[in-house]
Amino acid sequence: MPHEARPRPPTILWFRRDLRLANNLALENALATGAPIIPLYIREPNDPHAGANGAAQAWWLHHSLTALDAELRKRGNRLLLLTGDPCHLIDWLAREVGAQAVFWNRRYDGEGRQTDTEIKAELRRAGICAESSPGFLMHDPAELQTKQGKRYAVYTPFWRSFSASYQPPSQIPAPTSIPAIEHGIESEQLDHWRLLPANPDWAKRFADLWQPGEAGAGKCMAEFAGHLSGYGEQRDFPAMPATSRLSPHLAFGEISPHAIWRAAAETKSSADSIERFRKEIVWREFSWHVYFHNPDMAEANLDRRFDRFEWSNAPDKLAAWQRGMTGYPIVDAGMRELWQTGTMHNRVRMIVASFLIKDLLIDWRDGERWFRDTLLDADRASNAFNWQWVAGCGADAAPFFRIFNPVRQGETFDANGGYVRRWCPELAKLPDRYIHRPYEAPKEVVDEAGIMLGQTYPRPIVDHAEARDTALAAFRATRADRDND
DNA sequence: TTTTGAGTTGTTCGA
DNA sequence: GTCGAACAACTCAAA
Repeated sequence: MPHEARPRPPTILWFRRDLRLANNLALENALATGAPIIPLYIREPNDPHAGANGAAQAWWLHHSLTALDAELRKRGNRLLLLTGDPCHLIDWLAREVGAQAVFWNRRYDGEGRQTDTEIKAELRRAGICAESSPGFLMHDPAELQTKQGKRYAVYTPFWRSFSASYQPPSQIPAPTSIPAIEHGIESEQLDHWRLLPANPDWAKRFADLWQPGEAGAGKCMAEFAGHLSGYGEQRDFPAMPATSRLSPHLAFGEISPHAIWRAAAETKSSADSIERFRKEIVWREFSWHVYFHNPDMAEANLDRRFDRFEWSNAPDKLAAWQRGMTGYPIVDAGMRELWQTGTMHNRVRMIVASFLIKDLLIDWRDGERWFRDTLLDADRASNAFNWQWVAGCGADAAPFFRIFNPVRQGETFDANGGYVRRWCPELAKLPDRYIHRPYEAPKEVVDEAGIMLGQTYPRPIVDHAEARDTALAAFRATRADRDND
């Protein structure tokens, strides 16, 4: 048979956390082969979230895959959904469709890297081209090193080094068409993956607040560009809409971090706002840098001296924290915002994390797990990194005596209680003076506000001043232990 | 190899 | 109300 008569062997494009068509190097490389492309998403067996980090993110993933499929269809292609062990599945699929090449964008968690290395070796043994590309991060964790050739462990030198050497790559627009092939493999139905909650549908507010997918990410970036000028001054105030809200999009790779970096400068905002925002984006890079070198970061204290710390076993208090019923309004508002919207303002994340760890003395891993399950922007590196940072056992971590006072934080960053009133409506009628400490309000003020302390709103589950002293002693003691080694 | 300067986000106390 | 110091050393990264 003459060569020309045969259909061109297809190329497999394996999507993971890079659910976009613009600035997607794996896609670019796949297109460059000139072959038809089979876009693939794999759900691993026994993974109820199909690669999402938790239940909230599974909701996002469902909609993001739907959006990606729609964009592929506009370009004459469609997404193939399959379940199986990626190594076997890709091998099988490549044989089945006669694929000559497989492309993907790199991931940086330990398990994922190991899998990818195995698959690459397996494919190459079978004579199939396998190529991975960067694009999830702006830096290569294996490449960016200190002058002594070591990994970075402190943010500021990391930032200096990164920003001094960084050159944003040129933009790659989304292709207008993506050649397809009739391969005869039937896609699974996304609905059958059951990524959306039912009974009860706790995600029903999500759709009003978020638009998963690349188009939604673009809109989000454009909207943020319009008010980035206020970022530097307003970002710490949770009642203000000053943050970018890009994090869930970034977590799924619906927008390239390079594109965000570039777009920030194009806003013509003050240099201060641009730099402060970029520094936040680079914290994500730093988290992945540290995670890359410490693949067990979500389970193990980076500072092993904390292994001896005796965390408190307090399921009732943990539950009160999770439900936003601690009796400290700023903490409760944050936990309820998280539950209802799948996100929480950055400053409030620090306040609630400090409260769990330092006021309740509950293991940071319990907080990490809860955030991972409930945050739409759950990111294995950022989440574990920041929980360890608050606990004091992480990289470049907060000192143990840095304990947030939930009342003081509330009064400083939510002075007129706008944030608390939004998420704890039962407190809405309290005057500003008591909005962050209803338990100190005179009886007539509480009555006037229609609150029954202990019934319609809880009394504080711990006394902060006492809890602070206990925490200081406990953390000091572990440090003293160490000296006796 | 040794030295040196520096380090995301806080709170409290006393002047 | 505002300010500086204390909190605790410790380790990182560069020179």
